[in-house]
Amino acid sequence: MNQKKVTIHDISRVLGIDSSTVSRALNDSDRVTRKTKELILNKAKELGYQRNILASNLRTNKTQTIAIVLPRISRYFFATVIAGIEETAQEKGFNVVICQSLDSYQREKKIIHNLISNRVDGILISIAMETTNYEHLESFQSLGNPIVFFDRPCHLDNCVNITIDNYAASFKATEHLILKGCKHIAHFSGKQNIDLYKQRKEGYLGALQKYQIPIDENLIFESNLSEEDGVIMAKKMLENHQIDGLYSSNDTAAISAIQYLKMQRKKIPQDIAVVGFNNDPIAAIIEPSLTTVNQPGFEIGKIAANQLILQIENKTSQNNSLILNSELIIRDSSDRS
Amino acid sequence: MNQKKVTIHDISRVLGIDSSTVSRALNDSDRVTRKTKELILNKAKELGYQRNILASNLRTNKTQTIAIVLPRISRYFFATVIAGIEETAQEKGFNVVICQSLDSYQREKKIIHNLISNRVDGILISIAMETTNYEHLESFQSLGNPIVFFDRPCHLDNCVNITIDNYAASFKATEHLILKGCKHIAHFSGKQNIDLYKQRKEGYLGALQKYQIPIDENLIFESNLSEEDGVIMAKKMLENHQIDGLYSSNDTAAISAIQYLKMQRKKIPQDIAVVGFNNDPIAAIIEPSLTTVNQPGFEIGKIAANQLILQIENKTSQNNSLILNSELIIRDSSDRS
DNA sequence: TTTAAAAATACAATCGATTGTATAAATAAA
DNA sequence: TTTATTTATACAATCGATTGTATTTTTAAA
Repeated sequence: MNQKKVTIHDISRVLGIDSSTVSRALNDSDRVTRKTKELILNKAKELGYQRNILASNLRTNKTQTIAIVLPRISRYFFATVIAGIEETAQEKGFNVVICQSLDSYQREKKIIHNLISNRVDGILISIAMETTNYEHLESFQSLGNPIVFFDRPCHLDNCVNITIDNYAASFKATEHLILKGCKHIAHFSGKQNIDLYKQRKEGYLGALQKYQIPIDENLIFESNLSEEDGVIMAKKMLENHQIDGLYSSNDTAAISAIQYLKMQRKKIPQDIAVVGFNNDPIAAIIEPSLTTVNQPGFEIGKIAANQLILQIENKTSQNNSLILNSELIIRDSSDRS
Repeated sequence: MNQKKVTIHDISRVLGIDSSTVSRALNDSDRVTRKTKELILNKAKELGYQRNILASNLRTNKTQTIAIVLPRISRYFFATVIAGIEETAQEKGFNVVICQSLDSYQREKKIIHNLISNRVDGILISIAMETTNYEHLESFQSLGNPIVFFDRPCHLDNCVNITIDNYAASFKATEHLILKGCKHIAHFSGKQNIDLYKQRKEGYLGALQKYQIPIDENLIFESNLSEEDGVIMAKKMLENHQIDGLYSSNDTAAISAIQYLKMQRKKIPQDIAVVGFNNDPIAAIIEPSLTTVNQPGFEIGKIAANQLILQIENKTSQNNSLILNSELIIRDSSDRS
């Protein structure tokens, strides 16, 4: 059943040519004549030779593989980032492995150790919600391997962050609600150890401040922004407060909140105008369609992968952090002129 | 910068113990005393040793890695399958790599060759829409490696298929529309080289037959079932035919069709009742909420991974194909009592 | 105390490809 | 024709871990 794989030594033996020459021929080295190369390449094809990458990687101490570590691949934004990364990686001849942390620190730690053992050349990561300790990442770095952070930035030395302008986007989203006449705007925020959620909250606060709307800490709700959290927060929001606007740090929570609010006979946007974040496909389909912030996921992926591969190949570690623009997509959920 | 990684030989040298003993100690072999083991384990931790899996895999000719190859990770159904696979793999101590074919045959072929080169122990695959030639998979199999097909089955010899009862599910979905009084039921089908779509079409035809509803080939539309396809097919459907029911082979097309139909002032379900397939999260959120078939993705993943690992470990290749049940989830889009 | 048996550890080959160095073959220059 | 130079190929070490066999050490039995 398990017929042995063909190796360069098999080719070497059959042709009576040394395995080193075979290796060089297969790698198209100019130390081998064109004629010998042809001979070897043909025989390789004939025998069904497939290079053993394990052996090659062991010898060269390179894997030509980069890893993506992110909370959950099924989220639309991450899926678009992955697409961008894969495109760039393919261009540059790198393999990609995808790992889900499920926002768990333990899982993330395990994944990183596994990636170290597997000697990937670099890591692209959006850290888990739970992660506050960076030792696992530092140990990867201290082995001389580059990490590029995307979406959720990190403040270690010598690390590249590719993010969007969360403060500005958030400011614009909140300002939009204010200009639509909202006076009591609630905010759904995420865990504050994640920079991104802190920045979005600050953007919200900044906009209120600019328009001299008093800040009410009771209108700010913190959670994991899951579907369930959206309902729970919406419920709390209605129970105790008179509000006419909601800005959520993601679409998931915004959408489940909208559904709950509709069940409670709230009219959207007339009673409560809603803005989300991420531009999930569902945002365009829900009724009313959801005003939200669109992030250039594909572009983020391409840029992040480019940066990483640059570092892998040049061994430079200049800080090329980048902040990309996002755009507010205005739909019905905030349309009350 | 790139400080060298610690190897068993470093530990060996520092402790004056042979590397073979170090290796055995790290693998908890009973050929090493508890005392020596402790010594070695402590030193390993102290030096920050991380086993080089490349070397280990090369020697043992095992990678403890299985690959998932599927069209697109962002689809909800596939995301749930992945979750199931990862759970089982983790239990059994296997690593998982995820690859997207994007329904392209060329990409799938490239992926498989890459997996062969990387010596993965087995593959779980839902083949690409474009794939009609199985040579790439056969070459993986002929190397003695197992493949388990899920979702989209395959009819090579010695291969295990884990699927759902597509015919039965489809029959039930169509029957449901018939019992709701639909007389002219359109069907959105996928590419017929994919078994699953053929079976769904047959289930649809079977139900019509049972209730003696004449079959009209003009009511059957074939496409890739993308969002755009949904609109295109809905348009064609309205232009030329008087219909009162629609059964779509996936939710994506069903949902974009619903949106188009609503724009055309069609009342759903009164004018046209709609049933989809997959139970994407969006199906519960769209208005009207979409009646659809729920597939046990997580379970499919667990079972498929179990089968694969069984084959990897026992080297048996008994055919354990399995057909799982699915359920029709009745929502508003077909609720016209 | 000596010998036999068992336990612990060391030696050395191996997995498959890569690569610096050495040798042989082919070509050019003297 | 002989020597120098270039070109092509062979030799052998190496990457890091594993594993069958050999050797040493320890323990038990005589």
